[in-house]
Amino acid sequence: MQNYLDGLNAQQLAAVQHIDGPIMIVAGAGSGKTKVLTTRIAHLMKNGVDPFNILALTFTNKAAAEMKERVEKALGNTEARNLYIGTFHSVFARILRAEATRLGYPSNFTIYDTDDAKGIIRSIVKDMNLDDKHYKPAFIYNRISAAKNGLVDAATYRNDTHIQQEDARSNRPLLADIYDTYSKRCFKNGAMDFDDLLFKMYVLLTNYPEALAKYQGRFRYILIDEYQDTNVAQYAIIKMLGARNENICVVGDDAQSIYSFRGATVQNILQFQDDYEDAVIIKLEQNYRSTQTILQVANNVIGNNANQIPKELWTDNAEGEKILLARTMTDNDEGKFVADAIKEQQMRNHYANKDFAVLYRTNAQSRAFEESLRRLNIPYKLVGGTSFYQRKEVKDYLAYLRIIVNPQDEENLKRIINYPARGIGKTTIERVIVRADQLNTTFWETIANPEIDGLRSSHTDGFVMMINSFRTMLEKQNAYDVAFAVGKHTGLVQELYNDKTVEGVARYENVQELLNSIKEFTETPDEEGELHDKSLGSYLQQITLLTDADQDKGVDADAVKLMTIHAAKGLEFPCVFAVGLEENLFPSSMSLYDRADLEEERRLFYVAITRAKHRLWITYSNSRYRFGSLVQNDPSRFIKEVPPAYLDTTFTGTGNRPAGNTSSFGSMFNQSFDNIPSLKKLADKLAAPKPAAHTPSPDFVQDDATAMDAGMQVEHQKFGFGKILTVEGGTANRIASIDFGPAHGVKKIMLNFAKLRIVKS
DNA sequence: GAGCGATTAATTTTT
DNA sequence: TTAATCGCTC
Repeated sequence: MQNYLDGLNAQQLAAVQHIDGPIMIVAGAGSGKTKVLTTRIAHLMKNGVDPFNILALTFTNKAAAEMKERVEKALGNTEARNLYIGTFHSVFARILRAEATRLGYPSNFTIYDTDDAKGIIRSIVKDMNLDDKHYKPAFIYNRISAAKNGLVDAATYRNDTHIQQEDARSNRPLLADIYDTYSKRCFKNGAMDFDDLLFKMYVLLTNYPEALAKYQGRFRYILIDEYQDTNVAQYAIIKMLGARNENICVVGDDAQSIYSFRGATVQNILQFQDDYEDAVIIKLEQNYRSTQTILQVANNVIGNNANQIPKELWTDNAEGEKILLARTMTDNDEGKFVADAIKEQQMRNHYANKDFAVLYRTNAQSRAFEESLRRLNIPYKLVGGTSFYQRKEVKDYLAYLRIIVNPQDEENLKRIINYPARGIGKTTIERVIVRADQLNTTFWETIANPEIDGLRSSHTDGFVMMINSFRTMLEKQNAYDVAFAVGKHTGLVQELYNDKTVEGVARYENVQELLNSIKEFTETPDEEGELHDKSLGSYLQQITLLTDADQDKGVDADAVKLMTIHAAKGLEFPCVFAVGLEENLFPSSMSLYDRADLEEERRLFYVAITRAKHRLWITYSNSRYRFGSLVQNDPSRFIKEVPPAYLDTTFTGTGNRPAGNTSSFGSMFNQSFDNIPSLKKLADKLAAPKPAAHTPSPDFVQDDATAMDAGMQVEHQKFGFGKILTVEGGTANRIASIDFGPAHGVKKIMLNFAKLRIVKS
């Protein structure tokens, strides 16, 4: 085996070989950060540190998995399995599970995701007879989340004059009450939300010195990835855990801090030296990823931000291609431009599908790219977005599993007590809640305890018996066996199976997929030296902390990746498209009036740029659909921050140029595609109308679809002038055949969706 | 209590 | 445009 220290530059080597004492590694984009971290862990172990004493914290499960894999590789053995590597949330969840009883929680506590939490807040707001348009659940959730991440509990929140003034100013004086009720409700339900996993960990270490001592003794070497994204709670926890030995190694890049909306504070990285006076600071400034051009552009862009640790990234790599800037007319054109460009690059430079990434600001932007990629038969993979675990049918199923493990959990209990329908309606549920409150007990106790009378019925008794029968399975049977029984005996699977609509079939498949994943869980050997706990409780504990990005099914597949820039952090691709560079979108309209917010958007742009190894495209569109109506945006201010010398502006033509049809390769593909009639039909269905050389009249206004009829002359935004031949279909779904002349021929247009102007009726 | 149609609200980013 | 909630009817 090659020496694991080979191939490190001087700074990297210094960082790796530093063993004891605090160290901060300021690692610019593409400077080999993960390599340093993993090599450092290997080095610690080679120097006699017990892997059992090493804790490495990351932000994503993916990063944790990668780190573990690379350490194993560097070591060439399986010693790494005793390492404690994981996300903040999953590591703390595991510790809290072991220590739960100290804090009064069941060890099988439920973890609420954001939707669960918002649901509870919504019901509290309702109970308090407040207007949920003013007391918006999402807003309140963020407020509570921010409080917890700042280590402010409900009581402190109420007594903090500054916070109270703020809430009074926004006319939401009852937020403190809501926070208080919310916390109590979660506690009563035996549940923690994401922020509790940090907050309660802090409480545990603060209030229970023996717990603190135990984990300080265990974690003698602590490594933190993406330190710039830590919040106050994480900071405090790390500080406490590391206080005994101060063997803390943090790695981060202030220029890539993009999570302040979630409470992260760059302050943590900026003040590391103040916290640890003898801290060693090492800067990694050589970039191994990108071309000179890409790096210069990135440096220039980030230079517009005021607050940062001074550093200058440089590279030995080739100068590379210019950055390609492209302007299109619509969002669909943008999608098409990108798909065409990918096809063209594949032909010219033999890139594989997986060499491309399309990075956007918001998930909602993915659609146009999906359509155009599908149209050109380019495989793609959507990373992130609505999580599998957020789908209704999956949540329903999981709700059953959760209350079996933790029947205290009222929210999940209410969710499925009458699904599938079993005659326990709103009225019954209301009564039970009232009764439970009177008796100061839980919902479950109220229906399950035979001593409590007057509310139970054959319906509730049947339900309780069923749940209890599952509960008896918990000890002896693994997660899959229980889950399977649930699907069978609740009628859940049958219910979905009976639904033969397209959506119904998809739901059924999703539930099958869920069962498969549970099965996979029970059959995968445990890592990290943990006991072989294949129980349902163990499964549920980790499932909430997983996101789609972590499922990594097909992540390695040869497909173009579509994702938000946030999701792309830490990744790299030979070819990157940074799309939607428009004011109000990127930078987001939410961030335009605050300097700090704007700088965060700029860092986000910096992250997008620095994902690229060889080639980078920046695209923007004149107009795009939002809420189904067309909006116009100016080009993003960030575009002006790219020095013109590095830009290829061939595709930004002014005015009328049909921006979508930009490459000869692109149109060639369309033609060959169109020659296959069956495929063309499919493509027409899937894709938006192709852009063509028609420029809409300056006074183009979309006319009311119901006014259209046969014989009229109309103008289409893309196809130009035409004559309506026939109109078929009912009022809701009228389809017109319109002759657009030799250039486009006869098109069938759905009047509901088409943008048509009546020229002559 | 269940099912259907109508109204409305939402789009920033995620563990 | 879509998803989710509301309210009405059976």
